[in-house]
Amino acid sequence: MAFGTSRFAEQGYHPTSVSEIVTGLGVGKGVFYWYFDSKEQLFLEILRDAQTDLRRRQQQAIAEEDDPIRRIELGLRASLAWAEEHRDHNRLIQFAATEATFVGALRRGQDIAVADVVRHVKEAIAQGRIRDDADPDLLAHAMVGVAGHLTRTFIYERGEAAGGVADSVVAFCLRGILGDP
Amino acid sequence: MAFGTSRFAEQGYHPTSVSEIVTGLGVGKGVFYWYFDSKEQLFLEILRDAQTDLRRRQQQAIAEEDDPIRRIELGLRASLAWAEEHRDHNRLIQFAATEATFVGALRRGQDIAVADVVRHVKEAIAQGRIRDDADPDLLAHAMVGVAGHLTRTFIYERGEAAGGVADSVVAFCLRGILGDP
DNA sequence: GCAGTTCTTGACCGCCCGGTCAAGTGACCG
DNA sequence: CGGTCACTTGACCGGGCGGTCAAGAACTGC
Repeated sequence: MAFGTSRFAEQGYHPTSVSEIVTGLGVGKGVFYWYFDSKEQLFLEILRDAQTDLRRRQQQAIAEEDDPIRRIELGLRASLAWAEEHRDHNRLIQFAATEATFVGALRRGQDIAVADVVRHVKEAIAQGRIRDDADPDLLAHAMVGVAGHLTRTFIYERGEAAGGVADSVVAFCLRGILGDP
Repeated sequence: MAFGTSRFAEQGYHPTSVSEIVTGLGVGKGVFYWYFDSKEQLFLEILRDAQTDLRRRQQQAIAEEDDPIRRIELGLRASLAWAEEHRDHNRLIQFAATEATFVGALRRGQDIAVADVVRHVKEAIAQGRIRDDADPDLLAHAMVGVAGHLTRTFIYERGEAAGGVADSVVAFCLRGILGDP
């Protein structure tokens, strides 16, 4: 699965053939179809694992924090750190969003993560720390957008460290959800 | 080209065959290869046209405005409006970002648009309206991330109107670049 | 050492892909 | 009217695809 992940990430899902994966692994084709029903299923399994792993990382990061705003910050930082360590998985997540076959599976995982952020935003609104006319869902997705795009641009394309980028992401997002104007 | 765009957007680039495009159009395969060198070239041409069109729209929107912050706002609104009208093109842009063959061509266009935003941000910093320790490039990309993700989530997936979403995008982004905290 | 089960092999299958090209077709020009 | 040439056709090609399967190999429990 690790090898498949890297091939898919480097060349794309469709251009990567099952033959290529198995010969790269030095095994016969039968092995592949013994463990997976199809190429598609391999991809879905990789996707599910990636989402599970990211979520675990986020949960760990915020486990010991009660303040909702701090939880959002820690969640963002954890996501960027994970993304830095799992470029390949992240690319596949991005690809999955463009393919009708995979968007369903992708969104199921994505929704769970967003729901967490929404919860924190709502809590912060209840505490009067975010304007109460704000739409929690929208703010959550806006933050996801910032984190995703800055990860791709500054960490992947420009090779910057996740820590520094995370500082900027957090700063921008917190101004976005807390700011006055 | 319009038909190709819609097939690519609906089914994906690889799953769409040249045969499918020409039979859908009711013409022979020779016609396709008379006007295009390859399937790849068709895609690149679509991509280039889309980027050109989006940029024209942005330029028109900000042409008569001098204030840099207002220009950013109008640029964001124009982008969302364009995205609402050109879902297919936007999907292909998103896909192009995931395919090594196309990222080069994509980035060339993307960089130009970002450079515009960067210019406005720098101007706003010079006017003392944005903190002068801010990184213009980062702020510009953050806004692109917000606009792109909210477009996909709220306009494409949930079918909301571009106008309303644009209000939220602008509000979030302006807090993000102007806000105090 | 046998039987049964779990894994592994790679030749093979049918299919369809991107791309080619010989053979037109018909509008235009002298 | 004949010749030219921009365009169109669709059968065809080589190749590679996802997926199958008969034939083992390797391990188990007995």
